[in-house]
Amino acid sequence: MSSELEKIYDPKQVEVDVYNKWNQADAFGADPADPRKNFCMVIPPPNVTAALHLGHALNNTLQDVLIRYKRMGQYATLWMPGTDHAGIATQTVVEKRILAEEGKRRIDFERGDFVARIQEWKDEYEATILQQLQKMGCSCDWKRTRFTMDEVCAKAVRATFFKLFSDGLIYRGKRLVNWDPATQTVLADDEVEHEDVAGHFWYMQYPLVDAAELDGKHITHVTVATTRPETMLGDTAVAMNPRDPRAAVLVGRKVRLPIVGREIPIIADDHVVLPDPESEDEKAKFSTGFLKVTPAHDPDDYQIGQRHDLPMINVMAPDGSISDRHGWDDCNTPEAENLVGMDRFEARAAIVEFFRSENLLEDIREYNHSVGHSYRSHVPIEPYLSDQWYVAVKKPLPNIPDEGLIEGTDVPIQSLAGIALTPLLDGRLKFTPERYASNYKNWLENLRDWPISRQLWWGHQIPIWSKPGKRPAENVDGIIYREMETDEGVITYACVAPSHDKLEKQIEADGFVRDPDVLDTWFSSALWPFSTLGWPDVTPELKKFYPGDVLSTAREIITLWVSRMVMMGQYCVGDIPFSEVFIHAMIQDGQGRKMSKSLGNGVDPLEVIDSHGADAMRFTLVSMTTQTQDVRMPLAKMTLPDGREVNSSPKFDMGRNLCNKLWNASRFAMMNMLRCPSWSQIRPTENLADVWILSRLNGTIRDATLALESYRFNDLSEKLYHFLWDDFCDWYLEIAKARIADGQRTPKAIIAHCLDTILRLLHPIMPFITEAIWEKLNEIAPVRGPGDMHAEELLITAQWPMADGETIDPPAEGAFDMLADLIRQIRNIRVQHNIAPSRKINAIAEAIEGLSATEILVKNVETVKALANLGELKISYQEIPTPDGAAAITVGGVKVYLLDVVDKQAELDRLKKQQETLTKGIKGVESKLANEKFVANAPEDVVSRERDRLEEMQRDLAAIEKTIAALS
RNA sequence: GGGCGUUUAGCUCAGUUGGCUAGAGCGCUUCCCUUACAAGGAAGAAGUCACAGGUUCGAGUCCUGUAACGCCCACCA
Repeated sequence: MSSELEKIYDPKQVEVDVYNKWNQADAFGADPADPRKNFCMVIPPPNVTAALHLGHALNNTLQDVLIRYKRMGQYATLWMPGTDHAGIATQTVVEKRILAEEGKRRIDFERGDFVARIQEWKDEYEATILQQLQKMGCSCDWKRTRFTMDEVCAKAVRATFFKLFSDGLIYRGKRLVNWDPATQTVLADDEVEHEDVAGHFWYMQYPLVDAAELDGKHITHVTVATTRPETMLGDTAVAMNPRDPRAAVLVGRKVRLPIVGREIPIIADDHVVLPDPESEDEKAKFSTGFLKVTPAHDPDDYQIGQRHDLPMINVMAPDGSISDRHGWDDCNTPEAENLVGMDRFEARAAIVEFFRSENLLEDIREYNHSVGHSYRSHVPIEPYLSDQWYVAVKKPLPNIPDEGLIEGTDVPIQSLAGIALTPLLDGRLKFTPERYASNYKNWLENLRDWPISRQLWWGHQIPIWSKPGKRPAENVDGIIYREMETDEGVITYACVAPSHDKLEKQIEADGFVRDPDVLDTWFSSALWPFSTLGWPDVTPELKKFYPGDVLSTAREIITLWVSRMVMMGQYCVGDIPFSEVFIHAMIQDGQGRKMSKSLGNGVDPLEVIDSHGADAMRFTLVSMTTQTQDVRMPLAKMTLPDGREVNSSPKFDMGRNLCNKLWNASRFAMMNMLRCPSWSQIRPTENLADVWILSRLNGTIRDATLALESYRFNDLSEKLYHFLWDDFCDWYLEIAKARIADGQRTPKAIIAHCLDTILRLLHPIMPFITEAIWEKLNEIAPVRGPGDMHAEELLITAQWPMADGETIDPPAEGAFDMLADLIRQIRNIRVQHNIAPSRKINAIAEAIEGLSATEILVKNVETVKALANLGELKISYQEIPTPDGAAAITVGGVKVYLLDVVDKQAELDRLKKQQETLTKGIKGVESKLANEKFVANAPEDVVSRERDRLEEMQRDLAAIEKTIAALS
């Protein structure tokens, strides 16, 4: 590489070179033997379903900013990378693709072959994802890359499952799943599409077994309203609200279920909506006050069934037809037998017809409601009862003294839910922004047992084997047996510990069959913070880097993922996996819609990197990270140099422009590094611009560090942007140009030092460009700061700067602001009076002895001359008559006349406008100060600031009015 | 239904314990290819801080209510 920077910043080559350089230096590598304080983050493992989108780019940029900041803060850092197998989601995308491309369904494959096909997909996308992360500049320790289904993670899954099983926290229970009768598969909730359907409410009468007297009326039946008459075959109760006036008489009685003849109780349950024909509430409007309860075919009814210990009668076969072979054992009447084998919709019609013919159909009303449909077959899904494995989350942990309940909840302190909740309550776990803590808390407080089995092929197969009959008599190390009473009699379940392949073979030879189901994908992600470190083995990594520090993620998985990581970290390792959770905003498109493939409004990070560069993308993303929950990214089509038309956003221009600015400022700086003095040779300097820029520099270090520590990312980017662009480039470098031309060497050293610090401060956000410039700067000015030390070779591991409070100088900043104000006003006059930019004009200042403005001006005549393009700037301590053709400026009580600018009218207009503004301002402040209560109640510094302001405005106004008088 | 967020310049957004003469980037207007940068420089214009009340010496900021938009969760006999 040459030692001069190219004229235009080209991210492409720089990004590749710099990334290679970091890799060669193993700059991302984490060393468990590193004695320094540790800082660890785990990446939220992206799903291997698809390539990364802009939301990933955002989250991973933020994590990279944090890890780079900590790395420069000289922590022993680890950022653990990896991907998630994402059970249902991945299996579904692969199934879809195979169906579309080959017309084959999953059941056309052997399990192993199908899993191999998913594995291929996973390999492809995992590679893509990791490459994307690297292109973005992520500084993960890649050699530690994990996958939630790799051997290391699988061992942790097995160990956790075994521990839970041993502790009696895993049990077999019934659960209603979303069943697709057409494809005969289970669907996840998000695979169910809700469609509005024009349906009916059928009002059906159920005769009372014994007639009742109610308000003097003879009652022979109750009327239930239902949208699904066919499920009545499985009814096991009729429920009514206990507050219903009729409840006192009717609850406890029985009705005889038509068709089936089953006697079922009338029970009281709060869930039932009281009837109210006038109500806005649809349910109340249609309700009769009596609800048929079918626990096996409706989620709500299932809950009611649980509460009242009702039998669950499944009346359907997996294909959705009426069946007496799946749990319905009182199908004895001819009417009922007649229905067996009918499709559920045929049965609906037949049942309605039966009620009609028996005069039991009281009414039919039209009703539009939403019905869940399978996203695959588009038929209505059937809530279907099945056996599943559960984790008991509120059961007290065994072998631990009972500590009671968490206050105000039914959560035992020593339960899985409890140990996830306590760290939040005692302050060990913190959310930023804080409001998200309540999400976490509410969810855990109302947590229900966690169903962990999934009827899928892609995932961790459940390590349980079963066999009908009683358990073997003798205990075997590595196996836990448990007998359970089921519909089919006693079954023995055996859970096998990890790394006992022999045992597995043995029990299989003995007739035990492994459960075909796999674990919920969140089961393995819950272990991510420690499975990746080798747990259950006590590895050096686990000892050094667990517990970790920060988790950065999106709000939608606070419950599913974050809470479970805390729960499992506490349960398995005995500590929380991180102490801070940062929740970032969701990126939406310009219309506030979620970015998605189907809407075609997604932005591909790699395309942004192609068009703007990775640093530019990162800077823009960081600057958009405010504490709000959504952030909009207006989209624009863009054509890349290679002709691709891609989605992009003008927002990225900001980042790109800043890169360019930094690049060029660095070029300029380095062009002027010849004979650059060392730091000790130039300090202290008394030049106002020097003092000012060093004050601003240190203020910026302080602000940037604070912003990082408090996750105020937009603040961080804004402060750095402002310092680099406005303070350093627009002001300091412009002033330095003239001074350097004048032979001064001090600005060179200050430029070198500022650039050094700017690179350090910007590095976490824009790692590539800063590292590239750093290399050049090291060649040209290796010594450039306090202590006259050689700068570190690599920026990525260089020291994060410390703010020097002594250098922060508010009076100097005030003085400089005044000077800048004067310069701006002169430039303004030049524009308003149409003075050619090249024309130098002369000026004379009417200074007043003792005024601070006078002193500032006198000391900085050369600066003003250079930046305002003045020929001469004379200082007069005597009052001077307003010169003919002059324009006047007043700043801090000092009047400056710009000579021979002629245009009298323009000058009068300008002055009158200023007069107006000042008069208004003075009036405002005067009335404020005239208010006794203000003077009495406001803090002293606020009052005195107002007084100073008034005085200054009055002085300036007087001067302006004098000039106006002289001109007119 | 429960929880939460947003509403500030034409657009996208800042504005941390009330002190604001309300800021930034883009866009807009005028001038400038000045030897770091036209992806640039200089100077500007642009806002009843959604609405209505209240607290306060003082409200974009705190409280109450209203409206619109949006997100998450649950549910829909």
